[in-house]
Amino acid sequence: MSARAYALSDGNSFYCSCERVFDARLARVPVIVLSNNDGCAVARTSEAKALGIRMGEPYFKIRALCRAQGVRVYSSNYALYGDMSARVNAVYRGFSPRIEVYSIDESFLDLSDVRERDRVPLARDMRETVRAWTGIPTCVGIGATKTLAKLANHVAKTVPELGGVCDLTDPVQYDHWMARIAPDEIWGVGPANARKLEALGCVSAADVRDLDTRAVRKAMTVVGERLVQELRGVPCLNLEELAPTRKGCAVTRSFSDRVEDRATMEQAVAAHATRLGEKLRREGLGTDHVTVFFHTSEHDRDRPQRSVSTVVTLPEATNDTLVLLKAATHGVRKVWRDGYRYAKAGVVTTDLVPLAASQRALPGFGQLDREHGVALMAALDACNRRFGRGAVVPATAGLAEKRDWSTKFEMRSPRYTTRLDELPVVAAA
DNA sequence: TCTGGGGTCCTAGGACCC
DNA sequence: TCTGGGGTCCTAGGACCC
Repeated sequence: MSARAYALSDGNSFYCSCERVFDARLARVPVIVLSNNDGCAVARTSEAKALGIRMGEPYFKIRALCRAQGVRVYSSNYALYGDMSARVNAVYRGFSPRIEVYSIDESFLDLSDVRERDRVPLARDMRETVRAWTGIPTCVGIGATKTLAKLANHVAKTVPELGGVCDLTDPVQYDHWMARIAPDEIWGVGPANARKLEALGCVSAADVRDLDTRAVRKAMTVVGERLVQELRGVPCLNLEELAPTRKGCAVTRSFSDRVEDRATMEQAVAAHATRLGEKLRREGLGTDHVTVFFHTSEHDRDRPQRSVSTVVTLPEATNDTLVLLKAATHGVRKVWRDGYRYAKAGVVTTDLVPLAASQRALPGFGQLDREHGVALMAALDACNRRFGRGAVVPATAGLAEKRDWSTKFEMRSPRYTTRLDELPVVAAA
């Protein structure tokens, strides 16, 4: 029985790489992808990073730079990125049957059964296969724990001489890099914990690893203690092959233009509630209460600020769009006040339950017509799957009307892989 | 003009119970 | 001098992740 080994593989500048797969002109030029509403830069190629564009930088601040330097700018195309992510994971599964899909561009693989000397060759083979079959460049980090695999991945990404693979289960590599990685590069160390570690005298990951267990627990609770153990090679985090059922679900959006009237706010919140229903139904979950919130923007200096949220309780758990929508718009009416420029709104649920096993209300005490509702929602979902999201919407709350508040996606590329009418066209001479 | 969205986990403190 | 103790549940807030 050998010690554990995990690999963390991730796509380099993943969203940008997805765009590059379908447009050869993007090779070797700076590319960035923006967040919702074309707000901030959330993915940058190395060429864009070299121009000084930082992660999360608001686009309006760098627009002039982008124009001057010929940066190619894209809105987020989640349909494309989600589909490319599934393809990349399909390749990973061929290299290790035990995999945890950690995020849209990162997966952990269990390599415990792979001999030590075979791990790096396997990682190199996997990189080349993913590149050949999907077009996505990746980096692979290997370590005795998930935290060490993350750290190895960071090294693989930042040290070009390693060729995209770093193995910290190799004791020589482990000693070399642990002494050279700053504490704030460790997975789970954010700005607050970085300050605490600095106060404890840590300048490297090795220093963090060698901290006294009680001291780190005192300063950073069990989270810090777990982190130190993981750095020592003692696994505290398991591979989560099956995604645990989610506990909450939210749909929140900033408005493209500020909202000042109740009708528009109701329309926006109704749209969010509709989306929430879709998400819950896809996972068979339901909720018996919906929180509605909306607030102004702190960037609107010299304007009155307001932030409200209200919980609307339902008689029993549901994921029926019509019920959620009615509850959400009721919430808006309950706490609406004129005279503010609202910047963002959302609907949030917590305490989700599997709908099929949930407690029913008594007949006559608010019990919903579930049989009818389930059939109706199934028909609605089927239509929207076939004809595109929003093809069929409830006629209430103005959902079919023009939306002035909608999120901006002004530079979105075609949904090459998920929409027949947006397939790339190839011309042969 | 323009500043993302969606999660998880942990702790502290208050309310409440017997 | 002495003024119960121990438990659960809930919420808000902080921190972190991608």
